[in-house]
Amino acid sequence: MHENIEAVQESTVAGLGRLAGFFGFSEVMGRLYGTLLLSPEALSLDDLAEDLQISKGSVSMNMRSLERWGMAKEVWMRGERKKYYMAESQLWTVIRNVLSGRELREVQLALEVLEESVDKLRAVEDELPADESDLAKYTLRRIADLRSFFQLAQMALETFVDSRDEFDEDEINRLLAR
Amino acid sequence: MHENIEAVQESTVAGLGRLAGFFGFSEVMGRLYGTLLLSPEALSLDDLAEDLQISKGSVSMNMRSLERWGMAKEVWMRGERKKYYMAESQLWTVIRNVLSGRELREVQLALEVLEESVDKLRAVEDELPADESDLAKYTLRRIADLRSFFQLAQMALETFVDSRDEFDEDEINRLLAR
DNA sequence: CTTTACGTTTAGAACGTTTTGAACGCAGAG
DNA sequence: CTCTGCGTTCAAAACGTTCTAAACGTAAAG
Repeated sequence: MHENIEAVQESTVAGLGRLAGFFGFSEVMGRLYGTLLLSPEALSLDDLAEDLQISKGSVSMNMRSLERWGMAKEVWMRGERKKYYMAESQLWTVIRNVLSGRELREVQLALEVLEESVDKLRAVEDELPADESDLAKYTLRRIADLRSFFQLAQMALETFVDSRDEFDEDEINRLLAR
Repeated sequence: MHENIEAVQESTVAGLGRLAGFFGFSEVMGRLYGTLLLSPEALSLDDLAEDLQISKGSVSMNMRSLERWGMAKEVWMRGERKKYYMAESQLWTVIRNVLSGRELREVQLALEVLEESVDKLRAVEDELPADESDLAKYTLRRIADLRSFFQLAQMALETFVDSRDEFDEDEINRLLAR
C-alpha cells in the first residue's frame, strides 16, 4: 500500500485513540473505531488484533463496548463463522448516543441530588437560630445556582439529542467543505 | 451545625467530586471546589485538609490545579501567613475556562492532524494505480467527514467561549428558578 | 464422537495514577 | 541568628485500571 495512505491511516487512528481517552473511553476503543472507520471492508476480531497488535481478549471486550455505545455494528457475512464489524460512520449518531447515554445521565443524577438538597434546606429554613439560618441561606443560594446551571445544561443536551432531523448533515458538510 | 445542612453539604461535595472525575479532573479537585463553594469564608490549606481528611500535600497540588483552571482564587488575608482560597462562583466563567483551555485545544489538535492528512492524500491522489486510488478516495472521504465534524465542533465551542456578554446569567437564573 | 475454529471470560502481571508522609525551603517572629 | 509555621516537592507506597495469555465454552465441520 502507498506509504502516504498508510501514514495517514496511522495518524488518524492514533488521533482517534487520543480523543477517545480524552472523552473518558479507553484509547483502544478509539483505535478500534478508527481502524474500522478507515477500512472499506468489515473486519474480524482477529483482523483487528493483528492490525493494532493487541490481544484478542482486549479486542473482544473493547468491541463489545463499542457496540453498546452504538459506535460499531456487527456485520453478518454469510458462510463465515467469524464476527465482522464495521464502524458507525454517522458521527452525529455516535455523538448523540454518547451524550444521551452518558452526559445526560450524569447531569440528571447531579440534578436529583441538588433538588433533594434544596428541599431539605427549605424544610428547615425557618426553624433555625440566627447564625445557622444565615449559613442555610448561603448554602441554599449556592446550591440553587448549581441547580440552575445544570438545568440549563440539561435543556441544551436534550435539545441537541432530540434534534435528529433538524440538521441535514450532508448540507452542513457541503457548507464546511473547501 | 444543623444535621441537615451538614448532610446537604456533604452530598453536594461528593456530587461535585464525582462530576469532576467524570469530566477528567481528579475527584479531589471537585471536592475541594465544592467545599470552597459552600463555605461563606475563605479556607486555608489546613482547613481543607482537615475538612476532607486528606493530606496537606494533596491539597496543595490540587489547589494549584484549581487555580490554574480558574476555579478558585487566592484571597489575601492581612496579618495572616496562611494562604486562603475561595471558589470562583461564576459557573459560566468556570465552564468557559475549561472549554477554551482544554476541549478547544483538543479539537484544534485533531483538526491539524486531519488537515495534514487531507493534504497528503490529495497530493498523491492522481498518481496511484487503480486499486490504491479507490482506497485513497475512500480514506479521503472518511477523513473529510471527520474534519467537517470537528470544524463544526470548533465553531460551536468558539461561539460559546466568546459569548461572555451574550447571556445574562442572573436573567437565566431567574427564568429557571421555581 | 472428535477436532477445529472461533469468541468470551478470567486470573495475574504490568502499568500508570494518586496519595501520603517526610524532607525541604522559605519567610517572619522572637 | 534561631526557631516556628507554613507551603511545596518528592520518593515510596497504595491503589485502580488495563492488558495479556491461558482456560474455557460453544458450535460447526469432519
